[in-house]
Formats: sequence, structure tokens, C-alpha cells
Amino acid sequence: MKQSKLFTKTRKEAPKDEVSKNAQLLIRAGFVNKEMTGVYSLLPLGLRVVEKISEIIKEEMNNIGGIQVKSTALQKQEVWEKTNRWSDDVVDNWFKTELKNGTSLGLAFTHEEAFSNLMKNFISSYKDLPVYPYDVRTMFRNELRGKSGLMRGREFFWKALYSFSKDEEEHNVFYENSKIAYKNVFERVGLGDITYLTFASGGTFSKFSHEFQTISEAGEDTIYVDENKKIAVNKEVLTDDILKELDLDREKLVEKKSIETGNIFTLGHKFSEPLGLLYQDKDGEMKPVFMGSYGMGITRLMGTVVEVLSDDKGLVWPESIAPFKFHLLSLGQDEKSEEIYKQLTEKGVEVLFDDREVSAGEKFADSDLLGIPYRLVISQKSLDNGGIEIKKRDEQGSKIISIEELLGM
RNA sequence: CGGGAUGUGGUGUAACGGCUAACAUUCUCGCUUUGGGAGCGAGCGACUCCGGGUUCGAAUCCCGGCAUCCCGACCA
Repeated sequence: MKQSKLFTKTRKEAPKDEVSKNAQLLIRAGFVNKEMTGVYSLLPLGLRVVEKISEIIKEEMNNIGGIQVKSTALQKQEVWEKTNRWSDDVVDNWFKTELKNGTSLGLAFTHEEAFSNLMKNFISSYKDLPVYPYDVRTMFRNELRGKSGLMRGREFFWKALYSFSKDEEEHNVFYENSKIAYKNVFERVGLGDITYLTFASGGTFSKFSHEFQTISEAGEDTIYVDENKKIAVNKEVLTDDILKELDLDREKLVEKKSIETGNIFTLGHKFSEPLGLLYQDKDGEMKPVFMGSYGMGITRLMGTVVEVLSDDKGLVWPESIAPFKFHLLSLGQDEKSEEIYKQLTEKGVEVLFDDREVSAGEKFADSDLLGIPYRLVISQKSLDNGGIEIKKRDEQGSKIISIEELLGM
């Protein structure tokens, strides 16, 4: 893509009403636009990042048997009343609206009810189980207070998978698989080293749920990490009994601030029973489906990467989720640059070509701000030295490579 | 939802209760320039968040609303 065609612009200064690093940088670099508290439009560069994260998540979900569907935001009251989650007294972050005829509707803040109700149409026998539908979509939560830029939004993008199993045993197999899939996602988006499987409150049906907590000062949660075992315990559930059960030594735990980037829950029959999601087993008996839910915030993940990896010059994207792989800067060598841009593009390489008529300094500053992994500079100087200067965003040094070497990368 | 703070061109800031609301940046035009947000010149862009009040006079003081940020509460 040519930067001259990119309608977004960089800014030297962040809006004063943004304090969080993630929102400041993403706005300055033109990845997102703030519409109101907790509500951000995704601009072309931001959208590319979100789509890359989504693709990684989808691949990992598909690998463990996930099947993507698209659920609806609009939800009807009666389904939610069956699980006693319609009332604002029970759930305070509903966005509600109504049809012209007065019928109440809600904008889903989660989809346990919706998926359970949906799957009633397709699950009737043990032969139909297990099944793992998931959804990547915009979610709405009427938070009393939005905060921390993209970290706690009122409208955000996330993935939710729901597992439908015959019994707890079958469920547990998938649950363990999901941990691996989640771990893979965090590895692939560049947060693997600092994201911990964390024991958290399990609700009614299981002793624990598991959160994936990414260490960051920008986080809202406090966890206690065991570095050796690579696991953590959420402060909410930290008791001597639990430490004993998990075979953890309080002395070895380190307190950290963290961002909840994902969570997985065993739901058991909590939703299937009230909603009547039953299947007929081999013995002819009707049984409730055993469920689990698996969430992951995609825009939050983008914000987390910014919080954790960016530096004082701007964003720093891991190659896996960067909007482009190369940022090609032409310093007074437009013809040569155009030629190389075409060659790269024809090979299917993702390259952002800064073909704008602006000063060298501005191109460099913008390149640092955008955080694309490899910066390519074509100038008289680089050509005199035998080719193209290449520099990694997160490293100091640069080197000159030939066009052939570049095309071979 | 409780507490605190702040609302001035697109963005960041300035302006004692008193002249045509200033500066920087962005943007437009011209010239010059190309290895770290370059230079010169000329322009565009604001009912000072909204509504009331005090005053001869309000961006400035008072009241209300709204918005935004922060702390707390909340947070499958």
C-alpha cells in the first residue's frame, strides 16, 4: 500500500483526554479513532492488526475443533429470563433497546444463552456431541466506567467459543486442549513470555476458572506468579487452602499487575439446564449438555501488545500481527523505490510504501511511530553502498542488502 | 454509581472581569529543500462544550446539564 493513499495521518501530540499509553500511541499513529469513552473506530492500519490477531485466533480454534459462526448482537428478553440474567439488577452492563412495537431487546454482552439456544436446534443425540462453535464479533458492554483506552471498552472485538460436551470427562479433554490453543495464541502474538495461566474464581460449577494474564503495569488485576511453574493465582482466590491444593509455595510467589487477555470457564449444566439443552444418550436417557466458555479480547490484545512492546518512539509490532512487514521509505529516489515496491508487492509481500513528498526526518519519525517490523530506506546513500538499507524496528543497527537479497527474504 | 479534576480553531497550549481571543502544529498556495518531525513568505480554520445567572462588560465569576480523564465501586 502506498502511504500517500492512506487517509490517516500521524500526530505529534496525543489528545489530552487520553492518558493510557495504548490509546495515545494508537491514536497518534492513526490506527484507531476515538468516538467516545470506550468506543474506538478501527482505521485501516488498526484493522489490519485486528484482522491478523483474529486470523491467528481462528487458526488455533480450528486446530482444536472449533467451527466459526456469526452470532447476533440483538438478543431477545425471554431467552435471558430463563437464566435469570435479563434484569439490570443482576447484570448491570446491558445495553437495552426495543423494537417499534415495544418489545425489549438487549445488545449481547456475552453469548452463553444465545449459543445454547441456537444449539438446541442442532443437538439432540450423543452423536451430535461434542461440538465447538465460536464467534469473532463486536461485543457491547454498558460499563459504568470505561477506562484505559482500548483495555476496557463499551464496544470491543472479541472471540468467544462455547464447548458442548456429553459429560465432564469429555469436557475436560477439550478444556485442556483449549489451554494449549490459548498458549499458542499468546506465543504467536508476541506475549508468550509474559502471559500466565492463572487460577481464578470458578463460579458455581468448578473450583477454578482459568485466566490468561499478561504482565503489565497497565493491568487492572493483581496476580501472584510462580516463575518456575509458569502459573499464577489471581489475588481474588489466593488462600492457603488453594496454594496447598495447587502445590504452590507462598514464599516463591511474586505479586504482579496484569491484564486479563483471555479466560476459560467450565460452565457445566448452568446454562443447558435452564434453557433445556438436552441430548439423548446411548441408553435412551435425556441429559443436559456439559458446557464451557472460552473468551479472548481481540482489541484488548492489540492494546496489550502496545502497552508491553512499544517504546518512546512509538509502536513496535511483532511481525505476526504487524499491519505490514516492510515500511519502504523513499528518500528522493522515487523511481527506484516504486520499482522495488512493485517487485515486493507482486511477490505478495506486505509493504507500506512511504511515497509522500515530505522530509526525510518526518518519514523516519513516522516509521518509528507506526512500528512496522522492517524499515527499508532507498536513498542515494543506500544505492551508493550497494542497495537498500534495512533496519529492524526493535534493533539499533542497520545494514545494506541488495535487491536480490530483499526479494529472497 | 460515589469522589476529584478538566472543557478555548483538527491537535497541543496562552489570554488580570475590559482592544478584532494569542502562539505552535496541522491544513492550503508559492518558492526552496531531502539521512531524523527542514526554511522563507502568504492564507484557511473558534458563536471559547450547552443552557441559565451576576455585571456597563464574561473564555474568565456563580448555578445546572453534558462530555472527558483519574480514584473507588463494578467487571464470565
